Amino acid sequence: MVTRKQARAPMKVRQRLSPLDRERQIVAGAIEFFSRRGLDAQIRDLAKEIGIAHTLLYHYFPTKQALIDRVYDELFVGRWDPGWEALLDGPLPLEEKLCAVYKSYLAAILTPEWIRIIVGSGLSDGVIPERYFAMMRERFFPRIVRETRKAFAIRSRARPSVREQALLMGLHGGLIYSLGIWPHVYGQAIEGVGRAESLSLPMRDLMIRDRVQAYVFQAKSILTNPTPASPSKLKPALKVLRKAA
Amino acid sequence: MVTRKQARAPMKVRQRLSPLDRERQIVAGAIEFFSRRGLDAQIRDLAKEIGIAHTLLYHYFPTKQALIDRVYDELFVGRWDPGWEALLDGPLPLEEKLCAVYKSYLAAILTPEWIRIIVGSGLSDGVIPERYFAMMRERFFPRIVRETRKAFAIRSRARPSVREQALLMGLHGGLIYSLGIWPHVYGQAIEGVGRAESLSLPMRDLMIRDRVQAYVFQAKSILTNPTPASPSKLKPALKVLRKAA
DNA sequence: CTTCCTGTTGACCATTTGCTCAATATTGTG
DNA sequence: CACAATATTGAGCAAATGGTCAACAGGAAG
Repeated sequence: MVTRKQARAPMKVRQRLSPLDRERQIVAGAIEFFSRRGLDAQIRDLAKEIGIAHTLLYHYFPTKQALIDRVYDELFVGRWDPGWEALLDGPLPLEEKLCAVYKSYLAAILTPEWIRIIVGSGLSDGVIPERYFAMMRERFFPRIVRETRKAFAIRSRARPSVREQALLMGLHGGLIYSLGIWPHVYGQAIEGVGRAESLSLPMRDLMIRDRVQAYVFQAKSILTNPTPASPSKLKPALKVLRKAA
Repeated sequence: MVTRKQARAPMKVRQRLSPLDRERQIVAGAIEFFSRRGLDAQIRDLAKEIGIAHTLLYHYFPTKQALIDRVYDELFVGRWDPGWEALLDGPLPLEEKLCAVYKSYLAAILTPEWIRIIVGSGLSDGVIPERYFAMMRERFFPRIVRETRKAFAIRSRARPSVREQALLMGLHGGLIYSLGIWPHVYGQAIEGVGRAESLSLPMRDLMIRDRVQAYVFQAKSILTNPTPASPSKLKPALKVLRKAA
């Protein structure tokens, strides 16, 4: 029996790209793929999704780790915007400043790829969050603490107190959890909005404003009265607020 | 040449346990192991850590998935406390009620195992968060929304608005992120506190109080004035607050 | 002490996975 | 058109992995 070529096999055309284009295609594919399947997923599956032989990946990246490193650079270094620091250093009043910064910051990072990859790395070797939050601790958080103190005429240059850090984490975490982890890690929706979809832009802006206002509200209370909040303290404040509204 | 037994091999003693004890040992080991290495980790490594042959695992659990299911029951079903619902349904004033519930709730779930396993599952097949948050959506969140409305004399039984949900996520997310994800997923510390360690209990309670107060503060503003917060709205309120303090 | 029950194990299997390498096909250039 | 340069691929390897199975051994009963 003579073996014969399949007459009309799906004919995969071998397309030859310039090294630059191919590399870009691979990196883009890797970001999407690893974010969906985790950094432990098989290089062979990635190749299949891109539509190339898995060996070609090794032509462009010597090891799987090298490819992952490249993904890190693209996603975490590449999306960092020095404008955030400039905004924080700038002249806006505190509330406006924080709203503007978080609006821009969240617009840059609130994608399934960004969120899922940093969380995934945190669960495995932790290299990515380690490097990333070193950057945040150096360039981002201290500026917020400084500007917050400035807004309430606190002159201290001391390292942030535990309470100040907790306050900041409340702002930062509330936003990242609701807008990033809730949809992109847990796959949960805000009801009334499509699942795994983001909040509409105006809604997101509103939420940023809400959280920033809550932050400023508490910052005042903490910075101007460093004793622990007691259960009873809020009541009169609220009563006053109700009248003011 | 005569093959001979190693004269003094590390002599692993084969210990024979009752099926119940062995199963308990396996489940406990699996929780610790999977939380550290992820649900994709090898069953053989788990067995090695427990100190048994990997085949013994298959004697107690027919498949790896069966073991994982058991871990879910132990961790997520087993730690659910009906007392939370009772507390929310009870007579305390809103702020006290929320503080008490979150104090108890967080005490139950803020362990590396709980946090890392639910997040890890979210990144892979998502089965665990899917099931878990169905429970939260049914038993936990609606009660908070209801009690919050009640506190401000809102009689509506309508489904929570997007804004109400976002508000709730701000509270919930701020706490889970700061106290759970930040240390146990990202491995980051609150400075002044040991890395990967939790905040001291009084500090955690204080943070719960802070976040709950911020939530109540905003709930009032949102529920009694449903138009979007404008940038300028907070300023006078703050001024009044400052005077009141 | 012997015997049986069953908890426990090592050897084994098929598949998967990161990675290598010689062979092949495509494209630009003389 | 021919040919060199190189982008691309399939076959293959060693180690790892989920799972099976017959054989082994600890301990209670006789």
